[in-house]
Amino acid sequence: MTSGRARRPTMVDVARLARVAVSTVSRVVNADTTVGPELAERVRGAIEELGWEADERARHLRTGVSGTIGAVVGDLDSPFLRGAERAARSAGLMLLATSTDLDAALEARAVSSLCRRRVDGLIIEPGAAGTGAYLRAQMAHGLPVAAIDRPIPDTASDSVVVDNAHGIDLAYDHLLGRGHRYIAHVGDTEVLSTAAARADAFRRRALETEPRGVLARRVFTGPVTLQRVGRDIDAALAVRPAPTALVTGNAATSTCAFRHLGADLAGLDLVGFDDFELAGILDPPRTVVAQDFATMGAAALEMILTRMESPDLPVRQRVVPVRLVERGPSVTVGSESSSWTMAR
Amino acid sequence: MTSGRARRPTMVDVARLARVAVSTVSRVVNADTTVGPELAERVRGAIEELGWEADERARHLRTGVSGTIGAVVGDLDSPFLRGAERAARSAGLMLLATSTDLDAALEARAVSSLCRRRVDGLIIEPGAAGTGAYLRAQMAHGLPVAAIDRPIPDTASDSVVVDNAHGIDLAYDHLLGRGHRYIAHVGDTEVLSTAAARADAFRRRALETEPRGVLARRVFTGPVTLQRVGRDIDAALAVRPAPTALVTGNAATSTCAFRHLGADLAGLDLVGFDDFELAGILDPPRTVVAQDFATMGAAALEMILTRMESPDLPVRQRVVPVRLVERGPSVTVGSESSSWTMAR
DNA sequence: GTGAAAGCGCTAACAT
DNA sequence: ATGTTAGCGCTTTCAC
Repeated sequence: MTSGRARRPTMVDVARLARVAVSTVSRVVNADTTVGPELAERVRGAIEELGWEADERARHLRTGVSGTIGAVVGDLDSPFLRGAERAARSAGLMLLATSTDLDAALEARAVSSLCRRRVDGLIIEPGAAGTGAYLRAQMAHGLPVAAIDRPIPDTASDSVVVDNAHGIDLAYDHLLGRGHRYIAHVGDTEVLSTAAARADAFRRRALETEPRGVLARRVFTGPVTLQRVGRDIDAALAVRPAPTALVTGNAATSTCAFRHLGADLAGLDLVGFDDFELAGILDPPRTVVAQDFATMGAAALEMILTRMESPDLPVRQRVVPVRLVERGPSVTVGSESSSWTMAR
Repeated sequence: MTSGRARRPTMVDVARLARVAVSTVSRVVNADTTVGPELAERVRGAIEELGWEADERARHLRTGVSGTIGAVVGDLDSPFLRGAERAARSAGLMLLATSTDLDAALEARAVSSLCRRRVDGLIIEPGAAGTGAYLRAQMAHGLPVAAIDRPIPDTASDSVVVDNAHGIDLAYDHLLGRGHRYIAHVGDTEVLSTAAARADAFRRRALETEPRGVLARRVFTGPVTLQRVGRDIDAALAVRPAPTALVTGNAATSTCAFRHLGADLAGLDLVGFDDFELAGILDPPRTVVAQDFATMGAAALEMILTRMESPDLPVRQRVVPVRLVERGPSVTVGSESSSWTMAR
């Protein structure tokens, strides 16, 4: 038991101990069948004895890959990452995730960092400004890129998105079904194409029953801060005829609504994009439009894998369906029990 | 504008175009001051013209680092990652995060993957079983390891933890102050040392006023599933004298409690470990013991950096304070407005 | 079936 | 101040 800082053994050490050439060691660890059984055993013994583990940096450099998929997301708690990581792992890849706060400068730096590490593919949740030109250059070098949640502005890459318009339709129809006549929408900044699509879909529905002139006072979008969302909710409620229900554009917006008005939303009905953990226990329980984040993450990774082996495929867009998770007095409590699993 | 899959330029290409030696290119990109201004300019021009970007794999192989810190966490949404990533970025490092579901086999695989990539350091949120022996071998090779949230079983590594006992004291005292006499505890499985520490601290407090015999019916721990937590809450409430308040061991347990009993917890008072986004809007608003996750993540990374330059420092443990976030009818609403910022 | 040797794209001596 | 050269630890021809 030598203590202190021992040099890590290399393949050469293994070869020497096993009295074979390094190429033989390499063949053994790569399961090359042409190695004789006795040598293979000697090599395995030496590996065991030295506790040798391959240096992936060297392997990657030599083979021209990195065994890594880069993920560029707004925040490390981005729900897409779980599915992507799982899919990456089953493909023998690791996920190198970096967050950008959806800031253009950080995003550019993050993408460049990942490219310098020669990631084998890139999943990107694009911010508003976009890293378009640079990314296109990388794609020309053969980098598979999959946008997630929304396409990369001005860039033709694979992408996985949800059916935003359908989600709004589900929410809108649900509220109509509950008898609401005047409904308002509060969403994220329309610089994000997702938010824009949702707001637009809402406007289209509102026009079915309301005059065009009132639209600007039914739809409020902007950066999601408690202050701005609160102000816009107040503004929406001040409009006559007053809205009796709200459609929120994403989880963060819903949260702001609750924090601004309280858990009961002062009696307002609300259906939001994105499920949240306590939606079922609020009074009343809240119906939501749920995205399948796990599937989206996995789909993004799958698109990258596909493009790795078929680089010349036409650009694909995968639309993952959303679904309405109905909750409320009229719905049996049991129906929601599978929609959330406990993390730790 | 050549299209198709162009080979990425290398440093040799840059050198050739600039009519200098590769070492000169290397010096320029590494800001070596000894390069003459005219050559430096030629090199920069060539880099620009070719759109060359260094291959970090090669650089890392040569310099013996990886520019990467591994993070092994139970789930990718682990709140520690944000702080750790931020700190890593300002140190010029990237964070390679892998999730384990706190499963021993996955944890072992994850750690080994990261070691084969020769990460410069490892942050690990240890599962129950522990990867002790293997990790000790890696540490002998000089790998800086920082455990986060709880120490690695049987392994003397740096660690950053919270003051679990003090957190329980804060919760307990708060409830005593509100007039509660009988209080129960529901927590995570005591295989996790954090959960064990919290349960033990609770037992110590309960013993101040209750007979030892009743302890087993005041403290319930186990895996956090809605079913088990629900069952244990029911069991706790069936004990006479009946508890009028609950201390929950972590966010997941609190969530289960709400989902089992409803938002009002059937009138029960509750203080939980970990803040959660809607704690303030529930009726009544819920007081919590908040951990400073960002600080913990940053502290773990800082311990690694410290050990990188002073490998022989004695093992350190950093205890990050917890704080009671009081919420309730008697507290002005404004006081909580800074405790949650909106993500996205 | 096995070994010797040439790289992968960089950095760091060591020359000059 | 600049160039030449020997690696980092692997994989992969190419010989035998």
